[in-house]
Amino acid sequence: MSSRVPTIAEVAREAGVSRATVSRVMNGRSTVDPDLASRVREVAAGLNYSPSRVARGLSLGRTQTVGLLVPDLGNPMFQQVLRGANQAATRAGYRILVADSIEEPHREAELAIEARRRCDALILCSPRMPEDELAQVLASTHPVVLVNREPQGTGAPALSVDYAAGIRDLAEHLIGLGHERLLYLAGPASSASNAARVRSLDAVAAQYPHVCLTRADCGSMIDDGYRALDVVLGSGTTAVLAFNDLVAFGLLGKLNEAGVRVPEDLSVAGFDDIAFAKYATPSLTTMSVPQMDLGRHAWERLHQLLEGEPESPSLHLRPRLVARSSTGPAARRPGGLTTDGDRTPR
Amino acid sequence: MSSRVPTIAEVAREAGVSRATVSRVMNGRSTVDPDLASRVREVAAGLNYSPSRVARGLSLGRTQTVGLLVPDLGNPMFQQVLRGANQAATRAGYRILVADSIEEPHREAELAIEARRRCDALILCSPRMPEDELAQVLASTHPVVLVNREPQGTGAPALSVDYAAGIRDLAEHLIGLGHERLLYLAGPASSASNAARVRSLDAVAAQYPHVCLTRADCGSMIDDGYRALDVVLGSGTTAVLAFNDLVAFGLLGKLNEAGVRVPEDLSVAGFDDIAFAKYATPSLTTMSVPQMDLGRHAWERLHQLLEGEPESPSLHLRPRLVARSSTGPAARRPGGLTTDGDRTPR
DNA sequence: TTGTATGCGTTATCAT
DNA sequence: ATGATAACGCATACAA
Repeated sequence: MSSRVPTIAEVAREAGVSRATVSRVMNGRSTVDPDLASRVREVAAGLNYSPSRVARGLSLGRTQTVGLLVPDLGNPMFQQVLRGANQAATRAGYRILVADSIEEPHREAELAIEARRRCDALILCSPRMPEDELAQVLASTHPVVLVNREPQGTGAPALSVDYAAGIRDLAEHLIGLGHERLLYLAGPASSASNAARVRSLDAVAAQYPHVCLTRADCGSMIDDGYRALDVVLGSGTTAVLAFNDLVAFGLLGKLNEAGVRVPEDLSVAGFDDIAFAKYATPSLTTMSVPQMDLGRHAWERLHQLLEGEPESPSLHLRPRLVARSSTGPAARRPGGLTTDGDRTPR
Repeated sequence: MSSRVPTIAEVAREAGVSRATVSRVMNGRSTVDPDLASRVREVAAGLNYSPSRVARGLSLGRTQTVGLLVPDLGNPMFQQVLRGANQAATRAGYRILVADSIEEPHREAELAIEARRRCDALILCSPRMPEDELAQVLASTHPVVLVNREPQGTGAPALSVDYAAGIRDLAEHLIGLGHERLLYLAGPASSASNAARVRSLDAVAAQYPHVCLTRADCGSMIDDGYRALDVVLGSGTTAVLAFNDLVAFGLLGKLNEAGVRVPEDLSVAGFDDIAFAKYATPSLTTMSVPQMDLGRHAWERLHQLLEGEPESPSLHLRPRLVARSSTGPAARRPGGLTTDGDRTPR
């Protein structure tokens, strides 16, 4: 039942030529007699022949496949990066093999290396593994491009979102609205972009002595935001910067349920500008990160490497503030919601 | 610079054995002397050797890779199916190659066939291509499992969501709440699951003579729902069943902006129960579809085929009603919002 | 322009 | 238990 797949040899025999000629025809080599070529093409079509990708891969030393490692396929950020990279790669005749470490950093190295064995190159997206491990992986998987992580001096092309500038812009947006007590809901400790944001916010705090900028560990998922209500209300802040839109979204949902008005009582901002942000209630102020572009650029960098082109410098995409309805002027009452007493958690 | 990858021959030479022995050791064949085996393993480790996946694929006739075709990687439904399938496949040592037809049905056949050339098997998820084309693809890509599409009598394993039962349950939930004028915001015409819903709703309409069930073309994206406001308000219905949560979500966002109260003025229900549904405002009533399970089951079916196990019957997953806050009792006022006059669009 | 012969890296068959 | 050798299906250097 398993339908036999014709080989180049069968086409050659049926067409009365050598396998080399068939190969030349299939690869569009112009050095072959037009009549012969068309006959070969006919036979090939009749047999429904197409060259084996695997055999071709072995012979040529390249598979036209690239691997993409992400920390979590459930995260819209990485989904979009995959989507963008896949579209660009497809246009170039490449396919993408996915590797999802499901937020287990200790699996990343093995996943990456194994994936590289099947592919011509790798895209490492927001790898969470420690620096020394990453350096080793980079050394043994070349060519590889990094997304949202520094190349540890390995010279691997890296492109990243300038989270530091982004979170600063966002904080200043809030400060400009009169907020003086801000809370940052931090993402996973292993996230490099989270670290960048924390550092940047420290700088902002130093620059604006009159604003109090606190931080609380939270996470990167919707539910982390949903569960952060008590921490948020207990913090006595008037504005919160969530690690990402997911967290902001979860928080918004819980806030709406609890009857806390946004932005009148509390301003909420996200990060990433995922598709849902615009349709949240209220529509979510966030920093727009061109996620699909990130994937597309990652592919293009990789393609350059595969084509032996000279390396181009790192690319830093700067997020853009998208001010919507979830942020507004700070409430007059200093100290935020905690002075309400009845809304204080517990 | 491109770090040389050691071959089995080098390991064999350095260990002073034949390639066959190295191969046996690497594959854990027990027929090899323990001392020799450990020496080979040492040399292999020292050289950082691991068998070439490509060469192995050619020799064995299998690549331990499966392809997954989806209509749109931007759609949470397919993202989750990919995620579920990938996790299951990874556990079994397989990898997934993605193919995204970006909602261009005419590309599906080629994408599927090309992907199959690189893989051992295929998962076709909600293919939009016409029946005859699908039949041809199925015939030439075996083994393949279908998700949310009938196997055209080809005997390919199929698993699907019972959208007919699901939409019926949802409609009856609404009818049970007293709604007598329902609107279905239809998805893409090429979607088989949309067709199933339409048929099922026709049956429901026949069964409940006192309810008026209308339909409007809409789409499958958030923005399609967002733009459906006029159609919805103009329809004079008290409850709308969206093609999926995305559409419901977009509609909800616009409804909130327009000041239409949900569910007091209008009930809105989605389909799929994506992660965001629970956190919508108001939280979205929807039919829960176990999307990751769908992907996992698809992989398991495929794995059975790959292992030569007997085919198991088609699996139909029945969605489960998740009644949240976006649906409620029908407004007293018959005819819905249009009687308001001032809210009538245009 | 076309064919012959060889290599790609591995596994499997068949000796020994 | 181990080794020589022939596939696997294709591309290419070289010869004709």
